[in-house]
Amino acid sequence: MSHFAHHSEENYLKTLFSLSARDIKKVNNIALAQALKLNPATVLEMVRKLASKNLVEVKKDKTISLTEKGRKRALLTIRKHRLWEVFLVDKLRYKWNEVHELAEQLEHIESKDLIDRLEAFLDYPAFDPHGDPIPDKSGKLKISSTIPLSSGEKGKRYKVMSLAETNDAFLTYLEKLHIKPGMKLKVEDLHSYDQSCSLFVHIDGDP
Amino acid sequence: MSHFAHHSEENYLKTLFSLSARDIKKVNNIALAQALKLNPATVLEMVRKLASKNLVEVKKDKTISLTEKGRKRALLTIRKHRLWEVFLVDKLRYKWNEVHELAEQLEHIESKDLIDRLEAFLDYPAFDPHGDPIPDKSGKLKISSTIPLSSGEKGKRYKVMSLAETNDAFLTYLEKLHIKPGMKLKVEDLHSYDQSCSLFVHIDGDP
DNA sequence: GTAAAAAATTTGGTGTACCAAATAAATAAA
DNA sequence: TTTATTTATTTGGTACACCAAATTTTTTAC
Ligand SMILES: [Mn+2]
Ligand SMILES: [Mn+2]
Ligand SMILES: [Mn+2]
Ligand SMILES: [Mn+2]
Repeated sequence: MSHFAHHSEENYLKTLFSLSARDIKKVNNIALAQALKLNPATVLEMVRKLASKNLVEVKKDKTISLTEKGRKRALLTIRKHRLWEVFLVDKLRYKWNEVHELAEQLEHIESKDLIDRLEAFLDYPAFDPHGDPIPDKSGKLKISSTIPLSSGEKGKRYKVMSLAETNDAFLTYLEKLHIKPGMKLKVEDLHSYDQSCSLFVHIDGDP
Repeated sequence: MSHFAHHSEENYLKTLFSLSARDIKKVNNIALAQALKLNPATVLEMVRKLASKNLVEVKKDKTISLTEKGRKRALLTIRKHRLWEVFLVDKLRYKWNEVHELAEQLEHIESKDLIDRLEAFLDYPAFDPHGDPIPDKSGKLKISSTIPLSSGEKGKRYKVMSLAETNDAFLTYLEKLHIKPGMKLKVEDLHSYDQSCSLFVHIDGDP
Protein backbone atom coordinates (compact mmCIF):
# COMPACT_ATOMS: atom_id res chain seq x y z
CA MET A 1 0.00 0.00 0.00
CA SER A 2 0.93 3.64 -0.20
CA HIS A 3 2.29 3.44 3.31
CA PHE A 4 1.23 6.75 4.66
CA ALA A 5 3.09 8.73 2.16
CA HIS A 6 3.36 12.47 2.37
CA HIS A 7 1.82 12.85 5.81
CA SER A 8 4.86 14.90 6.78
CA GLU A 9 5.19 16.71 3.51
CA GLU A 10 1.62 17.91 3.80
CA ASN A 11 2.27 19.32 7.25
CA TYR A 12 5.29 21.24 5.98
CA LEU A 13 3.36 22.71 3.07
CA LYS A 14 0.38 23.63 5.22
CA THR A 15 2.60 25.31 7.80
CA LEU A 16 4.48 27.15 5.11
CA PHE A 17 1.21 28.37 3.69
CA SER A 18 -0.12 29.76 6.93
CA LEU A 19 3.23 31.30 7.84
CA SER A 20 3.48 33.17 4.59
CA ALA A 21 -0.18 34.13 4.78
CA ARG A 22 -0.06 35.60 8.28
CA ASP A 23 3.35 37.21 8.36
CA ILE A 24 4.57 39.68 5.84
CA LYS A 25 8.17 38.93 6.76
CA LYS A 26 10.08 36.22 4.96
CA VAL A 27 10.05 32.63 6.22
CA ASN A 28 13.46 31.13 6.89
CA ASN A 29 14.52 27.70 8.05
CA ILE A 30 14.46 28.65 11.73
CA ALA A 31 10.98 30.10 11.53
CA LEU A 32 9.66 27.02 9.79
CA ALA A 33 11.37 24.74 12.30
CA GLN A 34 9.82 26.69 15.15
CA ALA A 35 6.37 26.58 13.63
CA LEU A 36 6.61 22.83 13.11
CA LYS A 37 8.34 22.26 16.46
CA LEU A 38 11.09 20.37 14.71
CA ASN A 39 14.86 20.51 14.65
CA PRO A 40 16.33 22.89 12.03
CA ALA A 41 18.44 20.07 10.63
CA THR A 42 15.32 18.03 10.03
CA VAL A 43 13.56 20.91 8.38
CA LEU A 44 16.53 21.69 6.21
CA GLU A 45 16.63 18.29 4.60
CA MET A 46 12.89 18.14 4.16
CA VAL A 47 12.91 21.56 2.52
CA ARG A 48 15.54 20.29 0.11
CA LYS A 49 13.40 17.28 -0.68
CA LEU A 50 10.38 19.50 -1.23
CA ALA A 51 12.45 21.79 -3.44
CA SER A 52 13.58 18.84 -5.54
CA LYS A 53 9.91 17.97 -5.97
CA ASN A 54 9.13 21.50 -7.04
CA LEU A 55 6.88 22.13 -4.10
CA VAL A 56 8.93 24.85 -2.46
CA GLU A 57 11.49 27.35 -3.61
CA VAL A 58 14.57 28.51 -1.69
CA LYS A 59 15.67 31.96 -2.80
CA LYS A 60 19.18 33.41 -2.73
CA ASP A 61 18.52 35.00 0.65
CA LYS A 62 17.50 31.55 2.02
CA THR A 63 13.86 32.50 2.15
CA ILE A 64 11.53 29.52 1.77
CA SER A 65 8.31 29.86 -0.15
CA LEU A 66 5.73 27.66 -1.82
CA THR A 67 5.71 27.18 -5.56
CA GLU A 68 2.36 27.25 -7.30
CA LYS A 69 2.28 23.46 -7.13
CA GLY A 70 3.12 23.54 -3.42
CA ARG A 71 0.52 26.18 -2.71
CA LYS A 72 -2.14 24.12 -4.37
CA ARG A 73 -1.18 21.03 -2.40
CA ALA A 74 -1.24 23.06 0.81
CA LEU A 75 -4.66 24.40 0.03
CA LEU A 76 -6.03 20.97 -0.73
CA THR A 77 -4.80 19.74 2.64
CA ILE A 78 -6.28 22.81 4.32
CA ARG A 79 -9.52 22.08 2.53
CA LYS A 80 -9.56 18.59 3.99
CA HIS A 81 -8.65 19.86 7.44
CA ARG A 82 -11.43 22.41 7.52
CA LEU A 83 -14.11 20.16 6.07
CA TRP A 84 -13.32 17.48 8.63
CA GLU A 85 -13.56 20.14 11.31
CA VAL A 86 -17.02 21.05 10.10
CA PHE A 87 -17.98 17.38 10.16
CA LEU A 88 -16.74 16.94 13.71
CA VAL A 89 -18.59 19.98 14.99
CA ASP A 90 -21.81 19.80 12.97
CA LYS A 91 -22.33 16.06 12.91
CA LEU A 92 -20.41 14.59 15.84
CA ARG A 93 -21.21 17.44 18.23
CA TYR A 94 -17.65 18.27 19.14
CA LYS A 95 -16.99 21.75 20.47
CA TRP A 96 -15.13 23.99 18.04
CA ASN A 97 -12.11 24.13 20.34
CA GLU A 98 -11.78 20.33 20.46
CA VAL A 99 -11.46 19.46 16.79
CA HIS A 100 -8.06 20.68 15.72
CA GLU A 101 -5.96 17.65 16.68
CA LEU A 102 -8.41 15.23 15.12
CA ALA A 103 -8.54 17.20 11.89
CA GLU A 104 -4.75 17.18 11.95
CA GLN A 105 -4.99 13.41 11.48
CA LEU A 106 -8.01 13.23 9.22
CA GLU A 107 -6.58 15.74 6.73
CA HIS A 108 -4.08 13.08 5.64
CA ILE A 109 -6.61 10.50 4.52
CA GLU A 110 -5.84 9.85 0.89
CA SER A 111 -8.68 9.65 -1.60
CA LYS A 112 -9.66 11.18 -4.89
CA ASP A 113 -13.22 11.93 -3.94
CA LEU A 114 -13.85 11.30 -0.27
CA ILE A 115 -13.52 14.95 0.58
CA ASP A 116 -15.80 16.07 -2.22
CA ARG A 117 -18.47 13.70 -0.98
CA LEU A 118 -17.93 14.95 2.54
CA GLU A 119 -18.32 18.51 1.34
CA ALA A 120 -21.63 17.64 -0.34
CA PHE A 121 -22.81 15.79 2.76
CA LEU A 122 -22.05 18.88 4.85
CA ASP A 123 -23.93 21.06 2.36
CA TYR A 124 -21.00 22.98 0.95
CA PRO A 125 -20.00 25.02 4.00
CA ALA A 126 -18.03 28.20 3.22
CA PHE A 127 -16.26 28.42 6.58
CA ASP A 128 -14.86 26.03 9.14
CA PRO A 129 -15.86 26.22 12.83
CA HIS A 130 -13.09 28.76 13.46
CA GLY A 131 -14.36 31.07 10.76
CA ASP A 132 -11.66 30.18 8.26
CA PRO A 133 -12.71 29.90 4.64
CA ILE A 134 -12.78 26.48 2.99
CA PRO A 135 -10.88 26.24 -0.30
CA ASP A 136 -12.86 24.78 -3.18
CA LYS A 137 -12.30 21.52 -5.05
CA SER A 138 -9.64 23.12 -7.24
CA GLY A 139 -7.82 24.70 -4.30
CA LYS A 140 -9.11 28.21 -4.72
CA LEU A 141 -9.65 30.29 -1.60
CA LYS A 142 -12.20 33.05 -1.26
CA ILE A 143 -10.57 35.93 0.54
CA SER A 144 -12.88 37.70 2.92
CA SER A 145 -11.88 41.21 3.98
CA THR A 146 -11.16 41.08 7.68
CA ILE A 147 -9.27 43.36 10.06
CA PRO A 148 -7.57 42.40 13.30
CA LEU A 149 -9.74 43.31 16.29
CA SER A 150 -6.83 45.27 17.72
CA SER A 151 -7.15 47.80 14.91
CA GLY A 152 -10.88 48.23 15.44
CA GLU A 153 -12.27 51.62 16.42
CA LYS A 154 -13.70 52.44 19.80
CA GLY A 155 -17.50 52.31 19.88
CA LYS A 156 -17.83 50.44 16.59
CA ARG A 157 -19.36 47.01 16.14
CA TYR A 158 -17.61 44.14 14.40
CA LYS A 159 -18.46 40.60 13.40
CA VAL A 160 -15.97 37.90 14.41
CA MET A 161 -14.81 36.32 11.17
CA SER A 162 -11.84 34.18 12.12
CA LEU A 163 -9.18 33.69 14.75
CA ALA A 164 -5.48 34.42 14.43
CA GLU A 165 -4.42 31.65 16.81
CA THR A 166 -5.59 28.04 16.86
CA ASN A 167 -3.88 26.87 20.02
CA ASP A 168 -6.06 25.12 22.55
CA ALA A 169 -5.46 27.60 25.38
CA PHE A 170 -6.68 30.51 23.29
CA LEU A 171 -9.70 28.66 21.90
CA THR A 172 -10.70 27.48 25.36
CA TYR A 173 -10.38 31.03 26.64
CA LEU A 174 -12.68 32.33 23.90
CA GLU A 175 -15.06 29.45 24.56
CA LYS A 176 -15.23 30.57 28.20
CA LEU A 177 -16.05 34.10 27.05
CA HIS A 178 -18.66 32.68 24.66
CA ILE A 179 -16.94 34.32 21.74
CA LYS A 180 -17.12 32.47 18.44
CA PRO A 181 -17.09 33.21 14.71
CA GLY A 182 -20.25 34.85 13.43
CA MET A 183 -20.81 36.69 16.68
CA LYS A 184 -20.95 40.48 16.81
CA LEU A 185 -18.77 42.43 19.19
CA LYS A 186 -18.78 46.07 20.18
CA VAL A 187 -15.45 47.61 21.03
CA GLU A 188 -16.07 49.36 24.36
CA ASP A 189 -12.62 50.61 25.06
CA LEU A 190 -9.07 50.32 23.84
CA HIS A 191 -6.16 50.66 26.22
CA SER A 192 -2.63 49.73 25.56
CA TYR A 193 -0.30 49.87 28.51
CA ASP A 194 1.34 46.79 26.97
CA GLN A 195 2.42 46.35 23.36
CA SER A 196 -0.69 44.49 22.27
CA CYS A 197 -3.86 46.48 22.71
CA SER A 198 -6.13 44.92 25.27
CA LEU A 199 -9.80 45.70 24.89
CA PHE A 200 -13.15 45.28 26.52
CA VAL A 201 -15.87 43.84 24.41
CA HIS A 202 -19.59 43.70 24.73
CA ILE A 203 -21.18 40.50 23.53
CA ASP A 204 -24.21 40.95 21.43
CA GLY A 205 -25.97 38.76 18.92
CA ASP A 206 -26.85 35.10 18.71
CA PRO A 207 -25.76 32.95 21.63
CA MET B 1 2.88 14.49 17.98
CA SER B 2 2.13 10.82 18.23
CA HIS B 3 3.77 10.27 14.87
CA PHE B 4 1.46 7.72 13.40
CA ALA B 5 2.31 5.12 15.88
CA HIS B 6 0.96 1.61 15.63
CA HIS B 7 -0.59 1.92 12.21
CA SER B 8 1.31 -1.24 11.27
CA GLU B 9 0.78 -3.03 14.54
CA GLU B 10 -2.93 -2.63 14.16
CA ASN B 11 -2.86 -4.17 10.71
CA TYR B 12 -0.93 -7.17 12.01
CA LEU B 13 -3.37 -7.72 14.87
CA LYS B 14 -6.40 -7.31 12.67
CA THR B 15 -5.04 -9.77 10.09
CA LEU B 16 -4.14 -12.23 12.78
CA PHE B 17 -7.66 -11.98 14.15
CA SER B 18 -9.37 -12.68 10.88
CA LEU B 19 -6.94 -15.47 9.99
CA SER B 20 -7.57 -17.31 13.23
CA ALA B 21 -11.30 -16.63 12.96
CA ARG B 22 -11.71 -17.99 9.44
CA ASP B 23 -9.29 -20.88 9.38
CA ILE B 24 -9.25 -23.65 11.92
CA LYS B 25 -5.64 -24.45 11.04
CA LYS B 26 -2.82 -22.79 12.92
CA VAL B 27 -1.32 -19.52 11.71
CA ASN B 28 2.42 -19.58 11.11
CA ASN B 29 4.83 -16.90 10.01
CA ILE B 30 4.46 -17.71 6.32
CA ALA B 31 0.67 -17.58 6.45
CA LEU B 32 0.75 -14.25 8.21
CA ALA B 33 3.30 -12.86 5.76
CA GLN B 34 1.14 -13.97 2.85
CA ALA B 35 -1.99 -12.45 4.30
CA LEU B 36 -0.20 -9.15 4.89
CA LYS B 37 1.66 -9.33 1.59
CA LEU B 38 4.94 -8.76 3.41
CA ASN B 39 8.29 -10.46 3.55
CA PRO B 40 8.58 -13.26 6.16
CA ALA B 41 11.64 -11.57 7.64
CA THR B 42 9.64 -8.41 8.20
CA VAL B 43 6.79 -10.31 9.77
CA LEU B 44 9.10 -12.29 11.99
CA GLU B 45 10.57 -9.23 13.63
CA MET B 46 7.22 -7.54 14.01
CA VAL B 47 5.79 -10.65 15.61
CA ARG B 48 8.65 -10.59 18.09
CA LYS B 49 7.95 -6.99 18.88
CA LEU B 50 4.26 -7.73 19.35
CA ALA B 51 5.14 -10.71 21.56
CA SER B 52 7.34 -8.50 23.72
CA LYS B 53 4.38 -6.18 24.11
CA ASN B 54 2.16 -9.08 25.10
CA LEU B 55 -0.08 -8.68 22.11
CA VAL B 56 0.69 -12.01 20.46
CA GLU B 57 1.96 -15.37 21.62
CA VAL B 58 4.32 -17.70 19.73
CA LYS B 59 3.85 -21.31 20.82
CA LYS B 60 6.44 -24.07 20.77
CA ASP B 61 5.22 -25.24 17.35
CA LYS B 62 5.79 -21.67 16.01
CA THR B 63 2.08 -21.01 15.83
CA ILE B 64 1.21 -17.33 16.22
CA SER B 65 -1.91 -16.31 18.07
CA LEU B 66 -3.36 -13.24 19.73
CA THR B 67 -3.26 -12.81 23.47
CA GLU B 68 -6.38 -11.50 25.18
CA LYS B 69 -4.86 -8.01 25.03
CA GLY B 70 -4.06 -8.40 21.34
CA ARG B 71 -7.51 -9.73 20.58
CA LYS B 72 -9.09 -6.75 22.23
CA ARG B 73 -6.89 -4.34 20.29
CA ALA B 74 -7.72 -6.13 17.06
CA LEU B 75 -11.44 -5.92 17.79
CA LEU B 76 -11.24 -2.23 18.55
CA THR B 77 -9.55 -1.62 15.21
CA ILE B 78 -12.14 -3.79 13.49
CA ARG B 79 -14.83 -1.76 15.24
CA LYS B 80 -13.37 1.41 13.79
CA HIS B 81 -13.03 -0.12 10.36
CA ARG B 82 -16.64 -1.28 10.23
CA LEU B 83 -18.16 1.89 11.66
CA TRP B 84 -16.26 3.99 9.12
CA GLU B 85 -17.57 1.68 6.41
CA VAL B 86 -21.12 2.29 7.58
CA PHE B 87 -20.44 6.03 7.52
CA LEU B 88 -19.09 5.90 4.00
CA VAL B 89 -22.02 3.92 2.67
CA ASP B 90 -24.89 5.43 4.66
CA LYS B 91 -23.79 9.04 4.71
CA LEU B 92 -21.40 9.57 1.81
CA ARG B 93 -23.29 7.32 -0.58
CA TYR B 94 -20.39 5.06 -1.45
CA LYS B 95 -21.24 1.64 -2.77
CA TRP B 96 -20.54 -1.15 -0.33
CA ASN B 97 -17.84 -2.56 -2.58
CA GLU B 98 -15.93 0.73 -2.70
CA VAL B 99 -15.29 1.40 0.97
CA HIS B 100 -12.73 -1.12 2.08
CA GLU B 101 -9.56 0.74 1.16
CA LEU B 102 -10.78 3.98 2.70
CA ALA B 103 -11.76 2.24 5.92
CA GLU B 104 -8.31 0.68 5.91
CA GLN B 105 -6.96 4.21 6.39
CA LEU B 106 -9.68 5.62 8.62
CA GLU B 107 -9.46 2.75 11.11
CA HIS B 108 -6.09 4.13 12.25
CA ILE B 109 -7.34 7.54 13.35
CA GLU B 110 -6.41 7.83 16.99
CA SER B 111 -8.92 9.21 19.43
CA LYS B 112 -10.48 8.26 22.71
CA ASP B 113 -14.04 9.03 21.72
CA LEU B 114 -14.28 9.84 18.01
CA ILE B 115 -15.51 6.39 17.17
CA ASP B 116 -18.09 6.33 19.94
CA ARG B 117 -19.50 9.59 18.67
CA LEU B 118 -19.50 8.24 15.15
CA GLU B 119 -21.35 5.16 16.35
CA ALA B 120 -24.01 7.35 17.99
CA PHE B 121 -24.26 9.49 14.87
CA LEU B 122 -24.84 6.38 12.78
CA ASP B 123 -27.50 5.19 15.26
CA TYR B 124 -25.65 2.21 16.66
CA PRO B 125 -25.55 -0.06 13.61
CA ALA B 126 -25.11 -3.76 14.41
CA PHE B 127 -23.55 -4.71 11.09
CA ASP B 128 -21.24 -3.14 8.55
CA PRO B 129 -22.18 -2.88 4.85
CA HIS B 130 -20.72 -6.35 4.24
CA GLY B 131 -22.89 -7.90 6.93
CA ASP B 132 -20.10 -8.25 9.46
CA PRO B 133 -20.99 -7.53 13.07
CA ILE B 134 -19.62 -4.40 14.72
CA PRO B 135 -17.84 -4.97 18.04
CA ASP B 136 -19.07 -2.83 20.90
CA LYS B 137 -17.23 -0.10 22.80
CA SER B 138 -15.51 -2.65 25.00
CA GLY B 139 -14.47 -4.85 22.08
CA LYS B 140 -17.12 -7.51 22.46
CA LEU B 141 -18.44 -9.16 19.32
CA LYS B 142 -21.92 -10.58 18.98
CA ILE B 143 -21.66 -13.88 17.16
CA SER B 144 -24.51 -14.49 14.79
CA SER B 145 -25.08 -18.07 13.71
CA THR B 146 -24.35 -18.23 10.02
CA ILE B 147 -23.61 -21.06 7.66
CA PRO B 148 -21.64 -20.94 4.42
CA LEU B 149 -23.98 -20.84 1.43
CA SER B 150 -22.18 -23.85 0.00
CA SER B 151 -23.59 -26.01 2.80
CA GLY B 152 -27.13 -24.76 2.25
CA GLU B 153 -29.84 -27.23 1.26
CA LYS B 154 -31.51 -27.38 -2.11
CA GLY B 155 -34.84 -25.59 -2.19
CA LYS B 156 -34.37 -23.78 1.11
CA ARG B 157 -34.27 -20.01 1.55
CA TYR B 158 -31.45 -18.17 3.28
CA LYS B 159 -30.69 -14.60 4.30
CA VAL B 160 -27.28 -13.25 3.28
CA MET B 161 -25.55 -12.33 6.54
CA SER B 162 -21.95 -11.71 5.63
CA LEU B 163 -19.30 -12.40 3.03
CA ALA B 164 -16.28 -14.62 3.35
CA GLU B 165 -14.13 -12.59 0.98
CA THR B 166 -13.62 -8.83 0.94
CA ASN B 167 -11.56 -8.51 -2.22
CA ASP B 168 -12.76 -6.01 -4.75
CA ALA B 169 -13.26 -8.49 -7.57
CA PHE B 170 -15.62 -10.60 -5.50
CA LEU B 171 -17.56 -7.65 -4.16
CA THR B 172 -17.93 -6.15 -7.59
CA TYR B 173 -19.17 -9.49 -8.89
CA LEU B 174 -21.82 -9.66 -6.17
CA GLU B 175 -22.74 -6.05 -6.84
CA LYS B 176 -23.33 -6.97 -10.45
CA LEU B 177 -25.62 -9.79 -9.35
CA HIS B 178 -27.38 -7.39 -6.96
CA ILE B 179 -26.56 -9.62 -4.04
CA LYS B 180 -25.95 -7.86 -0.74
CA PRO B 181 -26.25 -8.55 3.00
CA GLY B 182 -29.83 -8.66 4.29
CA MET B 183 -31.11 -10.06 1.02
CA LYS B 184 -32.90 -13.41 0.88
CA LEU B 185 -31.75 -16.12 -1.52
CA LYS B 186 -33.32 -19.42 -2.49
CA VAL B 187 -31.00 -22.25 -3.35
CA GLU B 188 -32.27 -23.55 -6.66
CA ASP B 189 -29.71 -26.18 -7.33
CA LEU B 190 -26.36 -27.44 -6.14
CA HIS B 191 -23.90 -29.03 -8.50
CA SER B 192 -20.30 -29.71 -7.80
CA TYR B 193 -18.23 -30.91 -10.72
CA ASP B 194 -15.41 -28.82 -9.23
CA GLN B 195 -14.24 -28.87 -5.60
CA SER B 196 -16.20 -25.79 -4.56
CA CYS B 197 -19.92 -26.23 -4.98
CA SER B 198 -21.28 -23.82 -7.53
CA LEU B 199 -24.93 -22.98 -7.19
CA PHE B 200 -27.78 -21.15 -8.85
CA VAL B 201 -29.63 -18.69 -6.71
CA HIS B 202 -32.93 -16.97 -7.06
CA ILE B 203 -33.01 -13.37 -5.87
CA ASP B 204 -35.96 -12.46 -3.80
CA GLY B 205 -36.67 -9.70 -1.29
CA ASP B 206 -35.91 -6.02 -1.05
CA PRO B 207 -34.02 -4.51 -3.98
C1' DG C 1 36.86 45.93 10.97
C1' DT C 2 36.47 42.83 14.42
C1' DA C 3 33.70 40.40 17.73
C1' DA C 4 29.40 38.48 19.00
C1' DA C 5 25.13 36.49 17.80
C1' DA C 6 22.17 34.18 14.76
C1' DA C 7 21.26 31.18 11.07
C1' DA C 8 22.56 27.53 8.01
C1' DT C 9 24.71 23.39 7.35
C1' DT C 10 27.21 19.05 8.19
C1' DT C 11 27.91 14.96 10.65
C1' DG C 12 26.77 11.05 12.97
C1' DG C 13 23.18 9.16 15.17
C1' DT C 14 17.89 6.97 16.37
C1' DG C 15 13.50 4.20 15.62
C1' DT C 16 10.12 2.18 12.58
C1' DA C 17 8.95 -0.54 8.88
C1' DC C 18 10.18 -2.58 5.15
C1' DC C 19 13.28 -5.92 1.66
C1' DA C 20 16.48 -9.75 -0.62
C1' DA C 21 19.47 -13.25 -0.08
C1' DA C 22 21.86 -16.60 2.67
C1' DT C 23 21.65 -20.04 6.17
C1' DA C 24 19.65 -23.12 9.59
C1' DA C 25 16.11 -26.00 11.20
C1' DA C 26 12.11 -28.72 10.70
C1' DT C 27 9.07 -31.49 7.99
C1' DA C 28 7.70 -34.46 4.28
C1' DA C 29 8.95 -37.71 0.61
C1' DA C 30 11.36 -41.28 -1.32
C1' DT D 1 17.18 -43.00 6.44
C1' DT D 2 18.74 -40.01 3.36
C1' DT D 3 17.00 -36.39 0.33
C1' DA D 4 14.07 -32.76 -0.95
C1' DT D 5 11.13 -29.22 0.30
C1' DT D 6 9.23 -26.03 3.27
C1' DT D 7 9.56 -22.93 7.07
C1' DA D 8 12.20 -20.14 10.24
C1' DT D 9 15.83 -17.21 11.12
C1' DT D 10 19.92 -14.30 10.41
C1' DT D 11 22.36 -10.86 8.06
C1' DG D 12 23.01 -6.82 5.79
C1' DG D 13 20.75 -3.65 3.58
C1' DT D 14 16.87 0.66 2.21
C1' DA D 15 13.75 4.72 2.95
C1' DC D 16 11.65 7.99 5.88
C1' DA D 17 11.48 11.23 9.37
C1' DC D 18 13.34 12.63 13.11
C1' DC D 19 17.45 14.43 16.71
C1' DA D 20 21.86 16.58 19.12
C1' DA D 21 26.08 18.50 18.64
C1' DA D 22 29.71 20.53 16.01
C1' DT D 23 30.92 23.52 12.41
C1' DT D 24 30.56 26.99 8.96
C1' DT D 25 28.49 30.95 7.11
C1' DT D 26 26.02 35.13 7.49
C1' DT D 27 24.36 39.00 9.86
C1' DT D 28 24.44 42.42 13.38
C1' DA D 29 26.64 45.12 16.89
C1' DC D 30 30.24 47.66 18.44
MN1 LIG E 1 -1.53 16.97 10.02
MN1 LIG F 1 -9.92 25.41 11.71
MN1 LIG G 1 -5.29 -0.44 7.91
MN1 LIG H 1 -16.46 -4.63 6.03
